[in-house]
Amino acid sequence: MEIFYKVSAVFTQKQLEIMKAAVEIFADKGFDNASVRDIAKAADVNVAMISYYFGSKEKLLEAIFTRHVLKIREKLEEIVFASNVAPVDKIDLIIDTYIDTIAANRNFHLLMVREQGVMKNPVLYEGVKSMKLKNNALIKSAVKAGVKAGIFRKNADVLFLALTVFGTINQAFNTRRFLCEQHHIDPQDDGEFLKAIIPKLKSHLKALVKSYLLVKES
Amino acid sequence: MEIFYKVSAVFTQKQLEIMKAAVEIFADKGFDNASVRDIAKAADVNVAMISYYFGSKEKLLEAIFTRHVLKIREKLEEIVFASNVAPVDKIDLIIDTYIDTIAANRNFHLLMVREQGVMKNPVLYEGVKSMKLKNNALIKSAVKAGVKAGIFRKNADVLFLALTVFGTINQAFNTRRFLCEQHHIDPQDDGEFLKAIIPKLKSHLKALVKSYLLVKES
DNA sequence: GCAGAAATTAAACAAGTGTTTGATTAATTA
DNA sequence: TAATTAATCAAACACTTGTTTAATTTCTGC
Repeated sequence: MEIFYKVSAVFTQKQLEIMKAAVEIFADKGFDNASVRDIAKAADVNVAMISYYFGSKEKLLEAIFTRHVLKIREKLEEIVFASNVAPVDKIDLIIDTYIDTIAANRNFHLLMVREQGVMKNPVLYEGVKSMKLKNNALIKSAVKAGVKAGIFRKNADVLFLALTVFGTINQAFNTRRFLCEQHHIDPQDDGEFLKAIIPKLKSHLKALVKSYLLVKES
Repeated sequence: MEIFYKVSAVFTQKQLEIMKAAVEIFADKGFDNASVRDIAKAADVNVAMISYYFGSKEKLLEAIFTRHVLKIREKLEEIVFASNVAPVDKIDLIIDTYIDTIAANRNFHLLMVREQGVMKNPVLYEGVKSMKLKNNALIKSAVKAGVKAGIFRKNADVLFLALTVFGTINQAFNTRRFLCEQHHIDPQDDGEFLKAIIPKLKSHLKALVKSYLLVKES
């Protein structure tokens, strides 16, 4: 049984501008350490506009989560409808889509990873949970198809496999500075980071997951 | 060339008590959202004692990092001195030691994972970095031994393999609540979580890493 | 038991927080 | 164009924050 987080969420242009500035500052400083005055300045609006448009700083965060969870879930739907691909290619497709989607929303993702450990707000928690359930279901169906085709191992722990996929991706984005240093890349240069790390991350994860899933022929 | 974070760090009993209370509250609420009054109350001391003993809230955090980084690095040294074990068993040993050490320091670890994405304090960053370098060197030497013995693949990307190992472990502890729900465990029950999740996490990670490293015999 | 140091305390401090107010301007509608 | 609604603003609000002060208690060495 699936849980849908929020059916619709319509935002005005101004709200979207504030949300865009906010997600950047939240990702940079963390939610608690980012002041509404910081956000207002970055979005070039008066401080009062945040309460005016969203009700509170907390509700602004909720709005950001609502929007991104919906956006990302939509993106994931594409995978579901890619039906007639071989199980091995589906694994590749899933990993590519995940990494590209997370890279495209990396500020939000950073914020989410950071906050999920201490999340007490039920709106945020349920939003993230719905995403995770979707992710797990997606990976499970791909693994099942491979098992049915007789090429994937039967005893794979899908829940922990998902843990590894997202854990690896999260770790890559969360320890970006360290990763850049090890690759002699300027941590500030966003384009350079994506160009150098993303392909490596993709091929590593694909090789790892497939060497785990594919049954050994002796 | 190795970088040592701090040579010595001696703390009084009172300081240790405050640090113990602080690490729990930091892990629960996050550093920014935890007030010195919260910590003082939990440690059953006056608020002023935090400044008196540590200088500031920030320096208290530094003290916590210093202490734990040293503690964990000591634990990792044990692996280095376990020389005459087979490469495959060394991988198992590394994974077991990592998970046990992180589980034993899970509050600190939660705090570290949460803060590392937005870390600007050089003392904290360098501490974490020294740990990561140690970890990577450890995994690298284990993989190299396996390659030399002709049982591990030559083209393994050790940096990304380490990313996966720690990413998976971090994800397990950071999404503890979700993981507990999926396993029908009470998230509050610490003992139950460790008993149910840790063994699964260990065996999953071992199976995963080894199926990746071991060369396929066709 | 007394002098000096260390530890502890309640209170005060200045700075920053999220939010609200009430007035002013801009946009929309009739 | 006049009336009504929406948007914007600077200022004020109440509150919490980390830190310091200055007085007091507790401990320590002689």
